[in-house]
Amino acid sequence: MRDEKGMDVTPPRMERPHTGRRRNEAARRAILDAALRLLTESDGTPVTVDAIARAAGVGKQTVYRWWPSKGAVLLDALIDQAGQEVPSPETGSLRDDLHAFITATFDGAQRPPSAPALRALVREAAHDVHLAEMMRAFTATRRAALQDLLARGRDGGELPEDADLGLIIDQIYGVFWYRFLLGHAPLDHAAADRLTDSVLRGPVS
Amino acid sequence: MRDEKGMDVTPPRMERPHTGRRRNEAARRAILDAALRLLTESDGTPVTVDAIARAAGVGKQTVYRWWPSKGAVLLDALIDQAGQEVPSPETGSLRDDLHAFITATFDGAQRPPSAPALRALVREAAHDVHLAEMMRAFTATRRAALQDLLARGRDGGELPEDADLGLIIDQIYGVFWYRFLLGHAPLDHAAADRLTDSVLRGPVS
DNA sequence: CCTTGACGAGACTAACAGTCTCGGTACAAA
DNA sequence: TTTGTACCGAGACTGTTAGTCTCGTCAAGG
Repeated sequence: MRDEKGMDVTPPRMERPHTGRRRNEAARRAILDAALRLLTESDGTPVTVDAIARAAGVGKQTVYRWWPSKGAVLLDALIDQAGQEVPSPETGSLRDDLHAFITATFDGAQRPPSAPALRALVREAAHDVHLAEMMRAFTATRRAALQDLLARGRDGGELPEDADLGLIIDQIYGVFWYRFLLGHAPLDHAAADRLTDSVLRGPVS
Repeated sequence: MRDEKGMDVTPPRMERPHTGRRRNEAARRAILDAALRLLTESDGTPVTVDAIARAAGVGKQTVYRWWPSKGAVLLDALIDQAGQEVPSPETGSLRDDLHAFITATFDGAQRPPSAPALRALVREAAHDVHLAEMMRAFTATRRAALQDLLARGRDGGELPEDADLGLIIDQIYGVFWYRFLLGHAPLDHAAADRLTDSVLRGPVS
């Protein structure tokens, strides 16, 4: 059994309320806070579970009792901090909705402490199948939101009937991740403006 | 001193030709071949240096005598196999040149044994600063080639004078890497067609 | 034939993920 | 109050891997 974040929240047993000591909420918070701090301060070297446990003043087993892997802790810490959803706006204009979506995406990833933590998380995901799958699921929900937004615009006649929405989505998230991970070009508001116009109208300025 | 691949080719000493036993060319080939084979057959688990050395019938120190890190061996093996350059075509039509470039890029990464090896290499680069820098340098040359192609088209009046070439490049390589690494959508010729038209003329079909 | 440096083999160190165990502690039911 | 259960911090332990070091050997030249 897993909650909306993919975390394990299976109760110890069905049909028996609970016996014994309860989960220490302070320890949970300390672990998430320590994980986020280490993720944020990571200078490229991987964040270790020992370091998280030590920084949280917690035994390593307490981490593994509540999370299935290191990646799960890191992802949970980042989601916890992100405050969740970027709302999908509905202004009635495809151009405005899309521009708001792209700007929010760029801003959300750009502002500290998200940026270094997210980069560190991607590095971890490269070697952690478990974490990679969780991130794939998380990003799929964002792609779906963008798909809805574009489909509304197409139905409203602001995009050709046979427009390739999947390609537009991949152009937007492709540019985002490519620039975010390589860091060779900015993800500022000017870039969001130009990307919005480019995917809707081509390279005309 | 490094050659065009970033490999260490520093001679042992200046001003002294060479004494002692020479480098075993057969061992070099065996290492590169073994590395490529393991990279190709990798099922997601990382390729280890011990495995490369064992498969090549070579001591591990022989690997580290000629390459600075595991990542360097893997990158060298892939470059060695790629046969190098995708030529930049010049048909006189921006659309045709760009389409050829994109198709060649998609095909080059797609056909085995490149695809699994390249994906494994990206995974390694996530934890290997040395390798990440080499890959950045390698991809920068491809971006530069694409930039030249687009600049020619712009100078020929096939793109607006103030078109954002950097954004077009990032849309192309962004879509490529995003789809290549996530694998949620194909990188076939149809996709190349649509991407070419999309970056040049917007979502009209 | 002697010096130099590459070679195969493999021991060794240092990290790190994840498991296991221990003595102790909170909580609730009996 | 007693007793059983599950969580707690601590840290030992296993297994894997990158990279280093050392050994005895082998080839190329002076």
